[in-house]
Amino acid sequence: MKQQNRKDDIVKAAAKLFKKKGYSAVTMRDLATELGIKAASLYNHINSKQELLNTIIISIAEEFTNEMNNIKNANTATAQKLTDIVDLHIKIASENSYGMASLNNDWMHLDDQLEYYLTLRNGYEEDFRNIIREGIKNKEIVNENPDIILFSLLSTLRTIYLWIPKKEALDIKSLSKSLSRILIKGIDS
Amino acid sequence: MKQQNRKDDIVKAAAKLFKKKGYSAVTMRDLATELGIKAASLYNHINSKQELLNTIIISIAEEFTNEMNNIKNANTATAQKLTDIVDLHIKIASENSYGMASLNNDWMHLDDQLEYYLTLRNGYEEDFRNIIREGIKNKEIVNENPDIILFSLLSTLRTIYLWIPKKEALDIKSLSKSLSRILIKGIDS
DNA sequence: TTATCAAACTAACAAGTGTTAGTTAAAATT
DNA sequence: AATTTTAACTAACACTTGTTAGTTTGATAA
Repeated sequence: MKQQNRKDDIVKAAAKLFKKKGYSAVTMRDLATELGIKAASLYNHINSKQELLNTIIISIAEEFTNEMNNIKNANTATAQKLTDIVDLHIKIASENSYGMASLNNDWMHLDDQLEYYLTLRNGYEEDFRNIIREGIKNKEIVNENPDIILFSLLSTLRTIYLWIPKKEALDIKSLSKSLSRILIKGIDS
Repeated sequence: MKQQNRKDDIVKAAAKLFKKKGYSAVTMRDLATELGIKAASLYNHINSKQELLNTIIISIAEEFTNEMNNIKNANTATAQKLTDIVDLHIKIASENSYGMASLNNDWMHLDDQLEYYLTLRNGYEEDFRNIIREGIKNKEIVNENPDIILFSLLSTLRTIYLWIPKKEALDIKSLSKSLSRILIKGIDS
């Protein structure tokens, strides 16, 4: 294990800045300043700015894909799968709030890995859609357009990272419970 | 009315490119190319790149604020206010899908107008929160944390612009109906 | 002690950035 | 017909960008 620690520092700092200003607006000099070094020094540890974005986004995308595989293959009811998905999003958003910002907002600035990323994303959405379809079929889910349901759920789940840091008071477990209830049971009483 | 038409063309083209790549990644040469002219020619009509972002974002933010004032002051039940808000977001997202992208993703690149924008946004969220609180108080809405309800609703509503262009098949009216039902009544059956 | 190595540095480059100045050609107005 | 206006142009600017080359420093290993 050579300079893995320092590289991790850089990736983490990059993700933090990318969340704040977006990939394109962050310069290598910004990033270096954040770490207390000069821009050129970064290149002792990384190969390019692009590599930073790739690392940040692809690792999260693969995590989503892997966990979704577990969820969809589990022998559980649709309702359970849905709360598992909510928990998955909450977990990743709380552990990697910075990375989620890049995933959501800067994926289009991937180059080599763009196609691979889109494959992962499409696969994830398709798995999610199938779970919803299954739920509609066996009457666990209301008979609305699956695309609208998917869009509504994913919009909220993908944006959790924006809200978690603000609500430190709110522990993960009760957030998970509340959010699952709101998304599934609605908000009317 | 001098060169208003041409300026509108530029603002519109800018919003389109900003949606695709984000404010920072769009160069004035990109924008000029999109319009079939040279970068310097843009400055016959606009004062700066920054002005484009200001124009795009502030006009939408003010529209949200104005409409929210109508909704909150109307003498209607909470349920009606909520569907009015859903319709407002659908309307703006469908009329100005490009601008919504800047509002969501590039507001932090505002300079002069950043503070004003944040005032508008905070006001909007506070009004929304109060409507939810009111609904909880008179038992129209389930007694969950109003911040979580607000976050969940707003996440979906703010992201509508990403999905509307794909779903041309889906007319606005039925989208409005489905989405209101899903957000308020939930998805279980 | 000497050699190695991680990790910083200075200096520089080629390309790209937003923007200004001054000019031109055609259309609209007088 | 003469003048003004609109909207494009070329050329250039000062600055910023990601990145490379080569060097220095201090700690660790031989």
